[in-house]
Amino acid sequence: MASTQFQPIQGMSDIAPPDIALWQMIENRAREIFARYCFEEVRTPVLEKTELFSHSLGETTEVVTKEMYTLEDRGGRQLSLRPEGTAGVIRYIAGSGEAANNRLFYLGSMFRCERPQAGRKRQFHQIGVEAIGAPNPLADAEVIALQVHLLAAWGLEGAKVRLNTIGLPEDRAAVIKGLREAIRPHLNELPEDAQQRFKTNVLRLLDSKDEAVQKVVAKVPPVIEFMSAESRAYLDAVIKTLKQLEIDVEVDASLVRGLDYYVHTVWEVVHGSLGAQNALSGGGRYRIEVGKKTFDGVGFAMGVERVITALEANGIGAAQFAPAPPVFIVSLGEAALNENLLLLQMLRQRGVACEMELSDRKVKAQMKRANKTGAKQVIIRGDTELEKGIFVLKDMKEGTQREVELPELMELL
RNA sequence: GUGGGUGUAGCUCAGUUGGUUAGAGCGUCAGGUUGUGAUCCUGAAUGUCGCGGGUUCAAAUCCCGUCACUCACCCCA
Repeated sequence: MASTQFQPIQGMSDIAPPDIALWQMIENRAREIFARYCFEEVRTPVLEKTELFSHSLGETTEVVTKEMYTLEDRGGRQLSLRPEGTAGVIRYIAGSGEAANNRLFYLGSMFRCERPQAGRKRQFHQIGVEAIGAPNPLADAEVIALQVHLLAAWGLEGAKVRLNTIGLPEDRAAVIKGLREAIRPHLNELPEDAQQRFKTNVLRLLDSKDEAVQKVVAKVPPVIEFMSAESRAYLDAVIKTLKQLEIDVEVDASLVRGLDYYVHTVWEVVHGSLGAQNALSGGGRYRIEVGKKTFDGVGFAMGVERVITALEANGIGAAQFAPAPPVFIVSLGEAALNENLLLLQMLRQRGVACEMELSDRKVKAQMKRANKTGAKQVIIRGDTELEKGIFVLKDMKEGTQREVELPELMELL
């Protein structure tokens, strides 16, 4: 029934078997790799004060102005479901002082109330890291290395890292001014909405998809030209270190980021399979103020749904990570059912995954169910076997079966 | 927020210029004798044709609205 009454709300989905196996693989391997880079997990609340996000992401960013799920609690406080993970982690660190590890990772749901499309859900999942510390090109390169390592651990091929700098906050005015001056002569070549953005957010013109805009942007010098020597040297150092580490990146002067907290290095990982939302990850160095404290750090967030799309395009799917099929126990008669219940428990305690039919159904029905679970081995024990103290062990693939005693059964499973 | 496409059984879809009890494949369930699955054979069940309204003697089919899915813009992971 195509009824809406059992569907989750728009832009949100149930993640369930068999697909869940791929999610688990992604999370498990991420944990392994994070451990090697000495990042530890943090789980922050999904609900935070709205101002935490508006301050750190920027009051005027689209995410804050249009996309947050915001609500008022009974005390009249403005709260929002987190649209990203960094702000909450920084708040945690700010509150923990010296005690907090400055290398943290997180994974969990994020919420943005946008129109869903390919690679964009309203509840989506991110895996991210934050390495807190003063700006240091080596730290940026290390985090990019971690990210590339992670992609490899998942078996993902064909991903590209695009890298750029957006410079220091002090550079920003110069960049905007320089960009405006460079574009102004071509202003009449731009469509109307782009002319609007020329005033409100010139940087955004750089990564516009509009052909007319791209034509103009191609004539404009790269943004680093407008930046201080310090900013340029920082980017060069990051690039040099990545080269040493033999990590392939593509420096792309048109890459910009939407959140206000970014400084210096920014990057994204793109993959051809993704449709219009072609970035499966976004990262960068940032500077965030929480209360009177300022935090410098570098990190990234990967969209798990997008990673999955890319993996599937690589032929990597949930089926490859499905749990091993259980052993199935078939009973006949009440006495055998009870005895088999004990057997079931014993096997489970020995580490064997197994399942059995708990109601008194026909052998045929039980076998059918065993087959459906994918069981390779089936133990059949009815009253006859019970009397003889044996078990019938059937190999489902071969279709053969033989009688065994308990010690041998244990041996075989 | 704006625009395009789609919405028929659990799933994938057919349904001709509006015309009688709406179909297929897969899946499900039951049989093919006594305690054996998958294969094979036989049979069965299942649809407010997304929802609401309108046009018509007659609507799954045409019109309007609405909801949802999907893709794109925008923005972002």
